[in-house]
Amino acid sequence: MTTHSPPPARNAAAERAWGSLRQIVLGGNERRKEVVEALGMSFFRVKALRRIAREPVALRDLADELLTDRPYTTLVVADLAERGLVERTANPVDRRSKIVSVTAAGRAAAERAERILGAPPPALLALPEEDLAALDRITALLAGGPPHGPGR
Amino acid sequence: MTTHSPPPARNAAAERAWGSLRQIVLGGNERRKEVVEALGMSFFRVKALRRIAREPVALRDLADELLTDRPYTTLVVADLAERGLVERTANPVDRRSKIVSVTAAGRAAAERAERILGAPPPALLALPEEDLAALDRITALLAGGPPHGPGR
DNA sequence: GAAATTAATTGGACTCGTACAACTACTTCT
DNA sequence: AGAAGTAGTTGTACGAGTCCAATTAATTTC
Repeated sequence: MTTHSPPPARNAAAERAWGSLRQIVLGGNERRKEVVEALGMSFFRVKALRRIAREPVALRDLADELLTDRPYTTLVVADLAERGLVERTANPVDRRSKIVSVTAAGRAAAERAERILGAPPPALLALPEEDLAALDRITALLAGGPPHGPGR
Repeated sequence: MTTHSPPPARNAAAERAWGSLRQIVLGGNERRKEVVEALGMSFFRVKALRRIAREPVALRDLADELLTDRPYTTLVVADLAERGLVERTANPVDRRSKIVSVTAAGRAAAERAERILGAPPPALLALPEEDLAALDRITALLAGGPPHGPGR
């Protein structure tokens, strides 16, 4: 197999770009705290809520996607349920499993979080029209490539 | 003052791009675990070490930059010192404060972390030449704009 | 020179998330 | 039907970070 050696200029550009990307997203990252304060729960729970709001999930799959174990997922979901943000319903096809879905209040909270996290930083809005368009196109390409999780 | 209403098309593009940016950096984010495993310490400590390696700091400033308090910073630095990665020396101009700096071993460890974290994802390397160049240029613009902390 | 400030440290209580072990209810395999 | 496996739950132990109070040594202020 011809694994031709990596062109040095490309690598340099890619590394520089990657460094910038990390700084942009992780640098002024303090939106996490903002969301945590706004919703009054840990960021981990916000993450769980957002996932559930996207589409109902079995508890087991939720645990997998959150990269945590089933016991803790039970606890987190129970907490969200006590807050009236999610509810668990029995899965008709397999009565062992429970499907977790958002309530109206939960959807509202998730959208609130999404609004805070999804607000683009000022520097992005200040970008020249054509640069913004190019960035939009290229990042869509990058984000589209590797799908988040295995399709289930 | 004429705060003209935000052009809707721009905002849409910016929000979409911001979403993609977050997904690119945070989505395949599991390099954190890789670094943690490679260096045998928490990501927080890695972050502290990388900061110290960049330039010697007074403990107080280190605490500020890590967004944590002085007591915990003392503990973390003590741990890094026990590992032989950093050392504290008295500040000649103010003998209350201590300057924390890396040892040779600490620098090597920090560079190892940097190498892991700084490796661009495959999708980035697979980008067409001109797109990569454009991304490099635009992200540099974005990252350069807002400096992280007040210069101190 | 005495009083108020500041840097670092020590120590405590507390929250959050991870990792296991054990149990119940349900399902699937043979 | 019985055995084995799976989903969710309960409970326990632990590490990591945050928060707050108090102490010591050095500095600055009056």
